[in-house]
Amino acid sequence: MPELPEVETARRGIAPHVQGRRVAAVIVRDRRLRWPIPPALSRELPGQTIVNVTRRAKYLLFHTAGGTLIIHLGMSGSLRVVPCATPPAKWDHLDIALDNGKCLRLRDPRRFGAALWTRADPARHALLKDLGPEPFGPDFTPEYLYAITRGRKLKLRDLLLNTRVVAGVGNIYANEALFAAGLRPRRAAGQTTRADCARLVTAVRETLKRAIAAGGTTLRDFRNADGLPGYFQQTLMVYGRTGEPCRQCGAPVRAVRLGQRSAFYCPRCQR
DNA sequence: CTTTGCACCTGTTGGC
DNA sequence: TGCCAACAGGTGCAAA
Repeated sequence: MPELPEVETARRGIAPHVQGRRVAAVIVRDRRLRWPIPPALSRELPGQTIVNVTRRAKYLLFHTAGGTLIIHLGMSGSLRVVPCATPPAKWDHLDIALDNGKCLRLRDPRRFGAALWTRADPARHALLKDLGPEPFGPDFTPEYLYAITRGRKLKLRDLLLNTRVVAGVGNIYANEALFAAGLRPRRAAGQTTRADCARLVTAVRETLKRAIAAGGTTLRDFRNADGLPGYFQQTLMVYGRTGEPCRQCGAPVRAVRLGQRSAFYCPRCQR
């Protein structure tokens, strides 16, 4: 479920429910996430008021005066706001109980996600300090991308997945952005022109923007807490469409294995 | 320094 | 229908 657009959608859905609320309790049912949920979270978060919720890459940051709750949804995580009395499901590992009888509930079957606590500036946290520019930020420019790719042999798909290059682009949108830019996933990053980089920057931004807009349609239903997977599926141009006709030219979409994950492209529209 | 591959864990899917 | 292997939206880290 969580790529950047979903994380952003989750942030927008959750923020109104938690902003300005005091944390009444922290309930840890299973601390075995990617890193164990730290005892300091249970000690220091209760009593704090959540000032606001921001996002950096795919990390959600819940800011309080005493510190910051950092949540990552990993591969299978999801967040919901439910009445505290709602019986937890099997994979509901963490509740942040609020002062209004509701709680922020983290579910994560694969447990690749994380819930951490830091008292310092979260931007300097080990997991965040080396992240590259936000896709929508002012530093993610064609010139930046051109400069950072000179002399590099890694493939464009892997370039976009590299969080030091650009923060928060996952496999789906890396592939979709490359389609939008007309560039093949296996192209060496160093073999791009300024024009290629310009198209890629625009493609990444537009692709993510459209996905967030599509996620926005689920925002209204957020309170219903229904599972809402696959809402942007109909707009995917290449991802998961092996053998199906390219929506632009009709040529069959190809899949290749890059590393351990699949890449998809149209052999005619992408060079 | 750059690139590659593994590891973490569990649910779902597709082929036989 | 049942079983098993392959695969899945992430990413830090070790090794090459």
